[in-house]
Amino acid sequence: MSESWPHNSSIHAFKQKMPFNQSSIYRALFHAFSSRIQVQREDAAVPNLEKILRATFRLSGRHSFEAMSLRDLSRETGISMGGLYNYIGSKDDLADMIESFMDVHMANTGRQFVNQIQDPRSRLEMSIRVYIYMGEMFQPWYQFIFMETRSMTRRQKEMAKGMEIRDVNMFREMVESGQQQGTFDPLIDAGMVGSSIIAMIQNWYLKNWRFAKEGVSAGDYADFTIRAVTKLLAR
Amino acid sequence: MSESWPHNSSIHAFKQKMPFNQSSIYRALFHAFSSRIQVQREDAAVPNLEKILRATFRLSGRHSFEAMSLRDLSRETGISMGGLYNYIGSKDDLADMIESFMDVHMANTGRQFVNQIQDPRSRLEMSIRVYIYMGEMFQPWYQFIFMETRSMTRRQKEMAKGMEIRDVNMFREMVESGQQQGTFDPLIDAGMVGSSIIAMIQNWYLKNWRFAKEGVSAGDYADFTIRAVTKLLAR
DNA sequence: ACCGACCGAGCGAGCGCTCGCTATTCTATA
DNA sequence: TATAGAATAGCGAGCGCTCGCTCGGTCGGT
Repeated sequence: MSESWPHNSSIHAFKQKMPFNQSSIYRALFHAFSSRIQVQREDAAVPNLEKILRATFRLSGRHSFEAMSLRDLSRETGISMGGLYNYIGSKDDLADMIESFMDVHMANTGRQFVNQIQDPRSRLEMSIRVYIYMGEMFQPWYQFIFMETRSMTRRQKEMAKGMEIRDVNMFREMVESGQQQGTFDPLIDAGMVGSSIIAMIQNWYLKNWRFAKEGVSAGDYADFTIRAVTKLLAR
Repeated sequence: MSESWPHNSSIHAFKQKMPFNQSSIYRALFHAFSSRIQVQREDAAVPNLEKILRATFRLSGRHSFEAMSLRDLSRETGISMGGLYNYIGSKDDLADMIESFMDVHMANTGRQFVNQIQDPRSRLEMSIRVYIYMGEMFQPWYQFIFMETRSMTRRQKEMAKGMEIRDVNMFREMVESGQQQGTFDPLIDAGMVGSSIIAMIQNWYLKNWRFAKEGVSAGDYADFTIRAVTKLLAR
């Protein structure tokens, strides 16, 4: 267990290498949006942002973002209506912060884990694992994007679709490069494989209630998914 | 093309065997809920129910069911506020009609297509195809259940979870019976396979915008999914 | 004494839903 | 077959309420 990622492929080892975790992400969020946020004192802003976002995920998960009123959010955070508006420009703006942060920071972070790996098979397998582990760590964030963006403005919907298309294409290209190299079966449709991998990753963070009930961990799920993709692509 | 389902496995052949289709389903819906619906004349009720449900799917898809107001629905259907309330008891009741109908009628219909088949492999493959084709035919219904039930009452949420668990278990049992018979690899976790098949089926009706853009048909998608599952379960 | 952070009553708009009413269709009798 | 009366279907302004959001004011640290 003293080995480190990527040789140790556990989620514990993975978390050591992440630039931020479930707690420190709120500090990163504050710096990313400090120009939009009226409160400038970091020691006041970061704990309140954490309260606001955690409550947003909790209340959105219970019903939906649209069904969550700012009075609910005020009650849940202990911050007054006026206080909330020192952190957000509008209710839409709160959703936009979540989505934009994921779009810029999360996507790049995931890619950095694999962009120095050359071998297509290792690259593909590690990408699947990294995406599942990120889905585990930031489950409320990913679920929020999946479930809520479609109710939002056209711009926000397009952003979410763009993220998904980028991810599907990333996996498609990995499959194609493995096919060109002769490692993978060239008769399999690489686009369909990419799409299916995304479906499996989304399945992890959307159906966590079912996996928790059956005692399946993120590591188990990653192992299974990698195995299924490997068998599918075997020559 | 003169062959019929199941020897002809096209969605066209499948539709011939379905007890109702995208249009006639509203008549079935009317009879299923005629005790709750105040309007008793079928020739008046069925077209209005069709208008109401089609508009509900359209408006819910554009934003969400919660974001859809009954004034929106009134405008979209051309039926007045009072008129709508001759068909539904409340806004919640409208969602409940959709969910309850799917729970009872759709699930049984799907099962009837395969319950006389003995061979585990054929049974599994045909089930996957039937579920994908049903997802294609009734895409708005399935998408509605997936996206909207979580915002509803506890009862409605539990109903949706129950439907999903039943489906996962159905596929799990098919895999297990193939493993006991020696057809499938006994080392693969049957529950995980069931869960993944459901994820693939849901992926079809949730991401139809992406498949339409790439020209992938329901038949193509079923072929791919069956092939992936076959490879995964091969000894 | 000042200033940035926080508070919460109050605004107009829009919500789900109701109810007194009209319009349409069916039924019974001539 | 024509028509009066009953029954059913459809209408929409208005009710009580909650929504997102504002703004004049309070508070505590420097």
